[in-house]
Amino acid sequence: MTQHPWLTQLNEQGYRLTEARRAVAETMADSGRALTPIEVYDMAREAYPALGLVTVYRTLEALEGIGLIQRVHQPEGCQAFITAPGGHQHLLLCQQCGRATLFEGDDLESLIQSIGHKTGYQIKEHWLQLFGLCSDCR
Amino acid sequence: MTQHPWLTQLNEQGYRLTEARRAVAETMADSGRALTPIEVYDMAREAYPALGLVTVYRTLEALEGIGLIQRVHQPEGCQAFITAPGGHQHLLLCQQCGRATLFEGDDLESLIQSIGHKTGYQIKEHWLQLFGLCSDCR
DNA sequence: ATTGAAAATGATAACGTTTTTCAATAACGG
DNA sequence: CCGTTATTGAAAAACGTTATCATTTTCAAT
Repeated sequence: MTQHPWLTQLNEQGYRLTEARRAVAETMADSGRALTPIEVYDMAREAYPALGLVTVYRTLEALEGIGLIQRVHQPEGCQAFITAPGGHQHLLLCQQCGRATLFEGDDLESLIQSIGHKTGYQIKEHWLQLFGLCSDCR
Repeated sequence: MTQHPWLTQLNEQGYRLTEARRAVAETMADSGRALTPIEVYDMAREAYPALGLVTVYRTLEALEGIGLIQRVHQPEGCQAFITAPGGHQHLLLCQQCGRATLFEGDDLESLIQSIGHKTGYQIKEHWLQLFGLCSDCR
């Protein structure tokens, strides 16, 4: 049986490998858009019907802690999660189809530094999300 | 009785002027930090004890619709609201004391335009929030 | 001032999501 | 294979938010 890299990472963090975690992890890893816990629950049960909703919540929490997924903030609600390859990234969401695209915010650093200087804040985290229409939907 | 400018705005939008709305509006207008509905409820009842929680939700919704307040997204939750003088603005939140500072994101426009070009998206909205320590707390 | 239609209110109940509890199960080092 | 310990899923509880509805209040028309 092939081992999904996310499971290896979970294992290295001290988590045991279970069917439930495999189902949740693979559902998240394979999805190109943000998913709510309930959506994950429904999708992951196709691979592992015995899965419980509570375990979905716990596994999402674990995956977020490791940095494999990140929370998505949207006007309608902020319960959704999406893959975060390489840690926290900036998101660009299509308002039509829900597709999520990740982008680099290199130029953001100087802006943030300037803001910190102007305001006197020591800035520790930043969080940028864009909304619009993807190339297919416009 | 002096009329708070927010109440005038509510009135112009077709809302009637009530004690409940006055209590909620003034609570929000006078707060320098983000408040959850429950916090607003507790604070506004000091001025108007008969206030109901449901009315808080409805009034916050109205104020958000007019653009006098905006929702604040934080790692711990996204239920809080804060004043938004001059419509939606960018937020800088102190992780220690909760103080909120608004800032201009002028330089952001070119970055966003560049992202849109690279990704093929037609970008319609953007959210930027920074977290850190304010000058008093660092 | 008085009136009356429509908006607004607050108490209660309903709702959906998230968390807690707990006995049973499964993982995995020894 | 065994025993410890993490993990699980079901059920219940807790939580925040929304819907319902009879009552009250606002405010424009008188």
